[in-house]
Amino acid sequence: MDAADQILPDAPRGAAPLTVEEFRDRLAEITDDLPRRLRQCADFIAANTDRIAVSTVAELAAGAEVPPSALMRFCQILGFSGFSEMQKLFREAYAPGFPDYSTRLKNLKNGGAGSPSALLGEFIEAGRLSLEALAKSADEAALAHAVQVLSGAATVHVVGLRRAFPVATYLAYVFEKMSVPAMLHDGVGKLDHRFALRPGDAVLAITFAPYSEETIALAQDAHDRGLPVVALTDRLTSPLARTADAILTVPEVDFGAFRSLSATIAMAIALAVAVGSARD
Amino acid sequence: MDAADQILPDAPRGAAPLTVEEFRDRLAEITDDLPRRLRQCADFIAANTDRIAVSTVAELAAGAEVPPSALMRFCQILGFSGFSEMQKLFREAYAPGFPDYSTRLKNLKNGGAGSPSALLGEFIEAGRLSLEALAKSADEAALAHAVQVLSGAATVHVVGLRRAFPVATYLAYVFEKMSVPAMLHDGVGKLDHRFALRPGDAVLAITFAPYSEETIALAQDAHDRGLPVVALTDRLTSPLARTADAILTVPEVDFGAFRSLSATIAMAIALAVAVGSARD
DNA sequence: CGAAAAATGGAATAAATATTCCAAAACGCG
DNA sequence: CGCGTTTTGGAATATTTATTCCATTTTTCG
Repeated sequence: MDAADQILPDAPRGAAPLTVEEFRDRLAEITDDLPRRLRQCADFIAANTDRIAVSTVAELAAGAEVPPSALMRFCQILGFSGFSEMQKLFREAYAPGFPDYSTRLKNLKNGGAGSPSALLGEFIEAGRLSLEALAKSADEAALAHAVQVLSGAATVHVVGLRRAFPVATYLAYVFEKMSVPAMLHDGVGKLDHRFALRPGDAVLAITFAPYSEETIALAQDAHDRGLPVVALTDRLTSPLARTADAILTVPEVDFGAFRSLSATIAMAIALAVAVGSARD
Repeated sequence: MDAADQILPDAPRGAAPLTVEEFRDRLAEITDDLPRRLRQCADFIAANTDRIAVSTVAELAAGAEVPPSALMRFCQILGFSGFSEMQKLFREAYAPGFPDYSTRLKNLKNGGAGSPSALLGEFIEAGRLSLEALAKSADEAALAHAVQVLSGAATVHVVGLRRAFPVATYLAYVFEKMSVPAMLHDGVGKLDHRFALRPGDAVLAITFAPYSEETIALAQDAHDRGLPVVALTDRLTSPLARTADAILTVPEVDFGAFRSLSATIAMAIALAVAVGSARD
């Protein structure tokens, strides 16, 4: 036949991934049936996707322990015209958005620290960063487990003091609206209401460094009595980790001395609403 | 004299910054006394530091609106041998957060309608949208005015109930930390503590539709007695508008029945911190 | 105003980097 | 085992990108 029939079998032209996500899908899709050297490329690229934007063909090839030409072929198999086109995707996808945080903080201290609008801008930014970090780091399995634990409880005891108190009150509000039996431990009058914990109940404890004595004590107490404890805290190394059956961490960005709470509240509402729905 | 005396005055060799921190310091240090074109380079680089790792000389030069040679000179003034050496610093420090935020968010949301992760994704998005809307719509004059009113108060009375209560408690916390005399009106025991309003005090009232009777009543009472009222609410047509001396509105995006509160809290902290600073 | 110094822009060159090509090796299959 | 096919490595080439150099312009200062 004529030239038109000489179709290249495994290099579909015009099928180059347009987003990082498409790229990953395509990579996963082809990795399995690839000859040895190209497989090495695929594995290395999958493990080092983030370095594509800032590396040369030679560097990546060396990392994957293949000659540069193998890496070129690999790019073409993915649908790109060559390495440069592939790199372009990652260079453009890298949308910074955040000129790093510590620098801005310094600028603010030096500059017009007094201006309320500047402060507002910083707190907005801290909130945004917190939410983005939460999106990236959220542990879906831990969340699902926490929902399961709380859904089975007769009454949910919510405890969080000082800076965590706003979160606790909001949780109490949402639980009430969703008809979930819940009790807010607010420490009013130094009454600890510890006797209120009944078999079948569960505790939702919220605390961040520096951790509140009272919150940890209540969680410990519940744990000792065999009640399940869900912790909403800042680190896996939090003192709640020992007593908790499910632990949810939220990466919260502080600005100055104050926590934005955005991420914590997002997590709290999601948890409460999920529990509310699960109980129906 | 001989060749050794021909020292280049403003290109200190071997003084290249070794970290991003050092780079920024050096940049800030020299920016002020730089001729026009080099100043343009400095300004553009300062604002786009994060793009250095993934750009070419030509791209950056175009961005700064200078010829490539000007940018080369700029690199050398900073102490680098050339652009490549400078870029190397940023390529090594380069650590993008993969998987990127929007991809990850999509994944969370696709976790099955009603699943906890999907809910979390929605609340994160609602929070982020709220913050962005606030960044765009914030009324600087109103904020500055509110700060001024509260700074002059002997005691700040914070009132906010139901869904606004978390914000009120957080404000009380921040005021306490900043040594601003403040009183939280929490409605415990249906005691309204109205008598606590003294001449020279001010009220900070927080409420959203559907507005709380008690909050509006307290604001009205204060207004009738000639005390200044600052309102943190959702619309300019809020019932607080009549009684308030300063009115701050926050555009909050709901998901389902629940408010994300991110924007409200950002505004609240900014207000509280600004007031705290102003009183010193 | 005029001379000296500094700064600038662009063209020329050097270096790095990507890409192609093809001969050699490995593989699959009758 | 031997023939056709696929895969591989590296050398050759093309392209992009960085860097230097110098004639021209602008600024500085006596």
